[in-house]
Amino acid sequence: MATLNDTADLSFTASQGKGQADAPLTKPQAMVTVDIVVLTVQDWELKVLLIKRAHAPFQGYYALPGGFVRAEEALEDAAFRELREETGTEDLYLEQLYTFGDPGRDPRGQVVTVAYYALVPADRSPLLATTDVASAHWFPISGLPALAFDHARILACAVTRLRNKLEYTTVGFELLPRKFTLTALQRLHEAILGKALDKRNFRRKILSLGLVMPTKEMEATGRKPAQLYSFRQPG
Amino acid sequence: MATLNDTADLSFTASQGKGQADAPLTKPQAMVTVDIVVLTVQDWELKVLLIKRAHAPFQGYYALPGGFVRAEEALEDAAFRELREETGTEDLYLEQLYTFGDPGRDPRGQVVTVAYYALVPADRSPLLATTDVASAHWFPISGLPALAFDHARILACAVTRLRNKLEYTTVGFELLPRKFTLTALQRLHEAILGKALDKRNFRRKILSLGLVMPTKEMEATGRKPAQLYSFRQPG
DNA sequence: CCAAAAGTGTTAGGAGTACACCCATGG
DNA sequence: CCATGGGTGTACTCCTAACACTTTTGG
Repeated sequence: MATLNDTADLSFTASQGKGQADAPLTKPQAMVTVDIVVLTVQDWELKVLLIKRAHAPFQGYYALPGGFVRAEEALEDAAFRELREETGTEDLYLEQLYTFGDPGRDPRGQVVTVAYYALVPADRSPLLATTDVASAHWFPISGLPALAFDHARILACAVTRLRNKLEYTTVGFELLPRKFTLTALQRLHEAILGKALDKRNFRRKILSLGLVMPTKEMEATGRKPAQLYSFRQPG
Repeated sequence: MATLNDTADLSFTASQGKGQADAPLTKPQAMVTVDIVVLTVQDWELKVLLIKRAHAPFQGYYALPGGFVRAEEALEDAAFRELREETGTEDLYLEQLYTFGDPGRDPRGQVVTVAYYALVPADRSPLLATTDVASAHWFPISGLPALAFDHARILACAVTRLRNKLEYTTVGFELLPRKFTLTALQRLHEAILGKALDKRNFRRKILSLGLVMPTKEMEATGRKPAQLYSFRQPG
């Protein structure tokens, strides 16, 4: 079942323009937020970035980073902006996940949240813990505190999506440093899928995909030096 | 232009993270709509239900059925409500697709739309054309008119999703009558995927899945009568 | 009896899975 | 020299894909 390509086909173009005298909309409005499930792998465990809420509602609870979409701001731009505010970088894999809008999910009123998930390479995630957001911490997804709002559901949705995409795309690569050993890649997959994989089968499969190439470097940390690989750039 | 009324001033706070005094956000409200890509198969062609717009903007253009999410209404409820309004039934497969919120996608202002897609069984789709919405018509996916807003993009997104899900789920069943021949099922798959399939391989695969069972009826319309199948109910 | 669609098996290649040992190095 | 993780091959099964003829009926 290993199909490689997955990129969403957004090839059609929208017919633009034609806005004439606009009937001003006196229509129901809601608040729109983005929430971001920031995931990484540390110590071969899948972890999520959570922030302790300083204010009501759910004061003291942990929550996913997120915030309101500003006027005239694209959803994805809002997600990247929040990502930068909470993690200090925008240079991360980001993908829209699902949109949640059940009444009652936020006690302050009708809040529709567009959930995204982001992947932080393992070698960069320690940096994020030291950003200005003092109350942000990584939590292993097994072993979570109680979460604010419906964030537990959103998080579960993200983990499921990641597991599924791992099997037919190359998202896993977004969680590793630029150079990595095949064992590291395998540990990553095992951490996300939550099960052990056969070493020989895994290596054969990865190599047969032709997406990685050996570098000239070896990793000397272990006993026997391990070959470092990098992702073959498109082109 | 976009006269966003700001009646409800709830003075929200921007951050869920910074533990300091929060600058109240300007106007964190937007309009939220649902748009529904209603798909069916007629004459072994994948078709979509479009509605001719009676008012600006995009007056006279065809658009996906959709409308505003009401106060205190769940997104999915709004989608089902629109579905009933435009098609006369709610008893259809419905799945959230993606959320679009680019600034400028609606000339009237900031409108975030949560797109859904719905599947109408082939034997029920003719009924829908006769509902009260006189301007609603089925259009083959190849051979579309110019669409309002960014609806072409939303539609493309739905078709891609359907094609992908066809390969690893049973969504295809949602487009067929309760009893159907294997040839009909194959034609359906061919219509959606846009390519021919081998008859023997297709039948073997479908039967091996164990999801369908032969009924006691035959379809007499063709030359040689064909076995009618139905979906095996869970349990 | 002919046109039209229904139905049916075999083979070859590729992918996944299960499984056990030797190798290079640091301490 | 030994503990640790790196690295390798084979056999079996299963799924996929290619491929052609016979059967049943209506007209």
